[in-house]
Formats: sequence, structure tokens, C-alpha cells
Amino acid sequence: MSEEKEVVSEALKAEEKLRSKWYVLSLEGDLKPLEEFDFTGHEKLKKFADYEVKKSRIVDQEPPHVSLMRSLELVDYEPASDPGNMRYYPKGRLIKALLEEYVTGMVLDYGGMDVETPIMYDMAHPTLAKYLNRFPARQYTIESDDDKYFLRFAACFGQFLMSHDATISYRNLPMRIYELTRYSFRREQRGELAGLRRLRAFTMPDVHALCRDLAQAKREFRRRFKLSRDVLRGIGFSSDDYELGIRVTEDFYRRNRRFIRSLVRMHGKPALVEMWRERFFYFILKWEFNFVDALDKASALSTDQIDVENGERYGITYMDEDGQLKNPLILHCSPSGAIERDIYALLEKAYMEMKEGKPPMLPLWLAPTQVRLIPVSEGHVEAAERVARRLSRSRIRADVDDRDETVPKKIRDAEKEWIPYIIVLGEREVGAEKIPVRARADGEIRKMSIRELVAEIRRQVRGKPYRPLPLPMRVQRRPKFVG
RNA sequence: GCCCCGGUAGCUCAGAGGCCAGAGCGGCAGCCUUGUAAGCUGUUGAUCGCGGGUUCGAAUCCCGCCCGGGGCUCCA
Repeated sequence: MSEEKEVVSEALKAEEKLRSKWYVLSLEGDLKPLEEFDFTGHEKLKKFADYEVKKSRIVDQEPPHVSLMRSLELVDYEPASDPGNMRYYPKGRLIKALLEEYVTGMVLDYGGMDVETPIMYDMAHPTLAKYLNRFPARQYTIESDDDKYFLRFAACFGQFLMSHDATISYRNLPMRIYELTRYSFRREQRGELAGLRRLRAFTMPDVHALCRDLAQAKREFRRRFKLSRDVLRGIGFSSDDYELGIRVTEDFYRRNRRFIRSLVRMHGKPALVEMWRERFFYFILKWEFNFVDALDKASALSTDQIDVENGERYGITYMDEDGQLKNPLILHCSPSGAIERDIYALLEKAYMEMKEGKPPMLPLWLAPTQVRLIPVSEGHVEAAERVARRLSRSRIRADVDDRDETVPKKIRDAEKEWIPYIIVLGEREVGAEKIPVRARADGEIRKMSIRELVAEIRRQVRGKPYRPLPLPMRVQRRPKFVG
């Protein structure tokens, strides 16, 4: 790892003198200066705006998701690595893998072509050197013999270089290329790192779309806006959970008002707009869905941009109808945002619900254990295991607490793990058609058959990827990774 | 990167210059044979983040480093 003076990109320097004007764009299409907007009924948007504009960051606390990610044995710091590079325990890896598979599936349905590209690039490569200067990020650098490389901070490099070498016709556009980057690296400043909210190595689904012209780019942009919304919904977020931020140059806004309003209408809530007099970056329009956490901090999840520079910079061309080689516009989208950040948001959301008196939960399709079987005593362990195996055959993650503990203790531990369904199995249940199932969501115990339970769970996880139990079925066989 | 706060057993924390560093949880062993959020007893467990210094004496004071949190700044 190089310890030479930090390479600060021109974009980062430009950003320092960047002046923005802030507005709120309403559903009706009114663009109001921030201070004139009435935030009644839009409290989260207010928090987002305060965070972005007033830079009000008065909190002096560890974000709540940090203790959760550890106590649930999902993710942890890895002191032997660089800060912001995490370790994932089996349950955390399961959740992350399911999210990765889900987002990837959604992007493939949208038409993304899945590719894989290197994670490190030559710093001396002329095109890349120029691009580095247009992207507001800090890199990790690696020396190998006399050569110097940087670790990618997004999938752009690989996909653009690939596109440069491809023969592309206007008939191929929009051309959608996708990679789930594991990892993207950004050497964020030490104090910027926070739990899963901001990392130095993160997993980002990154889908680009090469577009013929602005009209096509705008159509595609809207599709991807919907894709992102659907992806977040599938993960477990409704539009109540995030705020739309739009960054745009004055010029582009003036010429494309109706288009920008249409984004706000799709979102269904007013949006914060940051307007730049000049274009500092490679894009003319960008939006993000921003999650506002338990400490009123905002961070971007999904995002998309219209890039007007890199088609030319990378020498990406397509043959147009008129026989002319032209540079495409490029859209840069992460439909879910970083996977780690999705987990952060899920945990923060659960924490906020807990504060409201609701039981904190993860979406059922992400719960590491979906059904916990609790044998009343040793003699019921085998019966419990039979039920668990039956559920597993129906692609439900079920396990058995075979420890020599009392029933109340095992219930308590299952609740502390946020397990959605708990079944106590004793004399009364062995061989019975209907057995009592305790549901975490409402705390009720309902009698149902296994078949009914299977149907109820499968209905809730329909369309979502599945992975088997990430740990041994018997709880006693499991190591304790934390505490 | 800079500034502020913190790091004591696997986990959560007490101890703030003076005898062998404590508790709860966990782990292990035994008892109990358990019925919807903690059964009982015993036992194990600590280079006090790391390295240097001050002192008769350092977990405690000083310096450097590492890790975490917060801020500046920034973003997925």
C-alpha cells in the first residue's frame, strides 16, 4: 500500500468551491426556495434538507445499527484490516447474499447484461487518469513492482473499457451493463466511516445504460427510477422510509422541467433539489433516494445519473442510423445503493420501530431463522427436528433449540434473535394436527397446521430468493461469534 | 487527513496512583425435566488495546501508535 501524498481528484477540489441553490419541488410542480417551503407533514424531508443544507450534525452517539449488527451476529469490524472493511458472520453473509441475489435478479429482469471486471486498474492509463479527476472520491492505491494501481470505486471503469472495445449499433441502445461490485473501494476519511453506513469497501450493484440521445436517456431514466423504487420496496422500504434528492444544473432544469416533475410525481412526495449554476461533474442530472436514520442522518441508497462526458472520454461510440459514429449518453445507476447500506437501513428502521414500541424485525425473507422449534424437554428434540426438516423441504429456514434450558429461556433467546415464528413442541403437540405458533409480528399464538404455516410463510416470501439455514440446524452445535 | 471522546474477561460494564483487578451475562460441569421473554449451584475466564516513559509503586499520570465513536468534509 502506497504511503505517498494523497491523490486528491480535481472533482474533490472543485466541490470545495461549489455553490448550490436549494429548493423543494412539490408534487404540483412548484419549485420553492427551501426557506419558503412549509414542511408540515414532511418531517423526514425536513430532516434530510437540514442534513444536506444546514449540515446539522449535532449527534454525538454511535448509530443504533452498530450494536444491532453485532448482537444479531451479522457483521463486525475487522481490526486486522483497514477501517471500514468488515467481516460477515454466517447470518450476516446470508442476509447480504440474499440481497445481492435479489437486486441482481431485478436488474436482469430489467435487461441488464451481467459482466465481471477487474477490481484494480493502472493509474497511468490515460483515460482512467482523466476520469479519476472527475470523480469525487479517494482511492486505495497498490504498488506492484514499478507499477501503481488503484482499486475501483465503482464498476464504471471496467464497463466503460469493455464498451469502448465493443461494436455498438444504435439498434443495440439502450445498452444495459451490470455488475455487482464486490467490492467497490473508496478510501473515505477516517471520521466519515460509521458502522455499515459508510465503509471503505462496499458491495454496489452498478448498472450503466448507454443511450442514443437525451430523449432515449430520459425514457430509460424513468424506467430505472421505477426499478429502483421496486427494488427498495422488495427489500422492505416504502416511500415513507426515504426522501428524493435531485441534483441538477440550472440549464438542464430549465429545459427539462416536465421531465423532472415526472420523477417527483413517481416518487409521490416533494423532493429536495440542489441546483448548480455550472456543471462541476460529469453529470447534468442525478437523483438519490435518501434514507433518514434514527439519528436524523441522511444517506443515499438508490441513485441514477445522466453522464454527458464519459462516452467521449472513454471513446465509447455507436454507429447511428445516419452512418456517423457518435458518443452515447451514459446513465449510472445503483438500484439499491450499497448492499451494506441496505442492511444498515433495515437495522436502523427496525430500531426506530422498536422505539415506537413495536417488535424490531427483519423482512421475513431475510430472517436467518424463520421458524424456531423449541422442544419442551430432551425427549421432544427428535420430533422438533422432524418438523424442522419438513419445513426445510419447503424452503423455509427452520432450526431447533436443543439446548438444556427451560422453555421460557429458549423463547426469550429466540425473541432476542428476532425470529419471526416460534413453535414450542411438547407432549401436547407431538402428532397433533394443529400446533400453537407464536408470531413475533403481533405477539399472538395461533393454532395452525404445518401446512398452513408453510403457506403463510411462502406467501410472504414469494418472488424473493432463498438460501438454506446458514448455521447447523441444532442450536447447540453453533459457535458463538459475538459475546 | 485534522480536532474531540473512548478502549478493563468472549460480551456489557464497575474500579480513577497503593495489598493477589471486580460483577452480570456467556462458556464448562452438575442438579432440575422444563409449557410461551432469564430455574438453581459450582466453576472457568483479564499480556487492564499495543509500545515506550514518569514513579518506591501505573489499569489509573505523560508520549507515540492501533481500533472504535463523534465532528470537519463526503457519499453508495
